Amino acid sequence: MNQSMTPYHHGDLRNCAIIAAAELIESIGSYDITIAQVAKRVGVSAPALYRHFTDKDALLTAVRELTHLGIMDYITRAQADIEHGTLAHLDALGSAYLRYATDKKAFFGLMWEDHGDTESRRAEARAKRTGFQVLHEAIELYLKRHKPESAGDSLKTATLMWSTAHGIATLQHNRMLDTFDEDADADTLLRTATRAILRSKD
Amino acid sequence: MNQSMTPYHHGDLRNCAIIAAAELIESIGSYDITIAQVAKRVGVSAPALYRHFTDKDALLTAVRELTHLGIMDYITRAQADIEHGTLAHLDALGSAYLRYATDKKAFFGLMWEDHGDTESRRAEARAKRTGFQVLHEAIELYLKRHKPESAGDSLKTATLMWSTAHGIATLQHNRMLDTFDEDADADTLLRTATRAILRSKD
DNA sequence: CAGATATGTTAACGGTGATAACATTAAGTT
DNA sequence: AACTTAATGTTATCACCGTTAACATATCTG
Repeated sequence: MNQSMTPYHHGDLRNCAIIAAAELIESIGSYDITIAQVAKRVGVSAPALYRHFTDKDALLTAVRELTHLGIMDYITRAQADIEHGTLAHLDALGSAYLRYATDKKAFFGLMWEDHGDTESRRAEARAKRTGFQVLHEAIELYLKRHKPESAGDSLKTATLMWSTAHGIATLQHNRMLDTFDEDADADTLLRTATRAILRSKD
Repeated sequence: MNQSMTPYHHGDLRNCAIIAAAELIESIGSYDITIAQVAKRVGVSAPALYRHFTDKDALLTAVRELTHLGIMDYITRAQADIEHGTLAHLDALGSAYLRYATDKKAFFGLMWEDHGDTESRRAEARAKRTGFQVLHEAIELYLKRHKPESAGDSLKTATLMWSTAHGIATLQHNRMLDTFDEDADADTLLRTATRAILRSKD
């Protein structure tokens, strides 16, 4: 190695680029970043990144995997001290989803942005243990305990609760949720919806 | 006017540019369009558009107003032959929303894209008669007829139903809705949610 | 030690949003 | 009708972007 302090080869450029991109996204609050910005942050020339990512989308896709870890972290933390399968558990899961959407605004947006790679994203979502699966299991438990006769609907119920949480989160993300009702509160709305959906089987 | 068939001044460039942009968006199925593409379509140089729009966002904002007209058209058509304030009416409104999201995919995406101009968008949404207001009135009517004691919650209920419809529409828009439940159907989910929300006041 | 391979570099290309400087037409004033 | 002015086009140009090509250097393998 020469007198230069930075070696010619970076050593872990791929991972560092992903992290740098994520940091950049977080710091500017938007996933509208630039290859050059990421390269500069890592201290490398822009084309160097193309040795590790086929294009910009591939880099953003890698960052998106981090966002899934991030939301799972929120979820794991939220249900840490709560008995699973209770109504409080479902509230905590929904609340974590909403909180991630507002806390990590740019990541939440990136997460669901349509990058055309829908198939790979769907496959990935199914393969890993995702937030949805946690929700599904919680609902399954709840229904078995409180409404055994409709436990078979747990998948549909989970999809519906996900949709509702996602809608509330998305509208709040776009600052549209309180457009018509100034007092609209994301958490309150979701709790109302959760109870309505769970009670609808009576 | 010379022998040239096209006059130097266009005459209605602003409106034509908006329409051209909308057509372009529809034809390529994405709102990721270019000033140059729009200009070419209208038969004008790219910088000419900057006489009528401060920047690209301003043009897209103008197109977004068209999308609001478009969804109102879907809604108006959907409720034409239906008695207002009935459950069927609410189903029709929700269905129209979902149909617009899938029929006019690119417009639906543009409609809710965060362009930073949130304040103007909120103000605009409140000023005009929007889909939300139609929904709100329908719910108000329904509640007065079927549950007069909870008619005061009509605004909250409307916000919640909007959120749910929006969540389902958005997930379907990203092709994520049937990721976990292959048989998930947007309309069915929304009808289930609608009934759950309306019954929750019993 | 000698390729071969992996991973960096700078140079360059086409396309993008946007501005500047200039040209032409339309509108208003007398 | 003629002159002035404002509106609305044009081409030339800029900085920046994603990406590729051509080349340089470090590491790996036999």
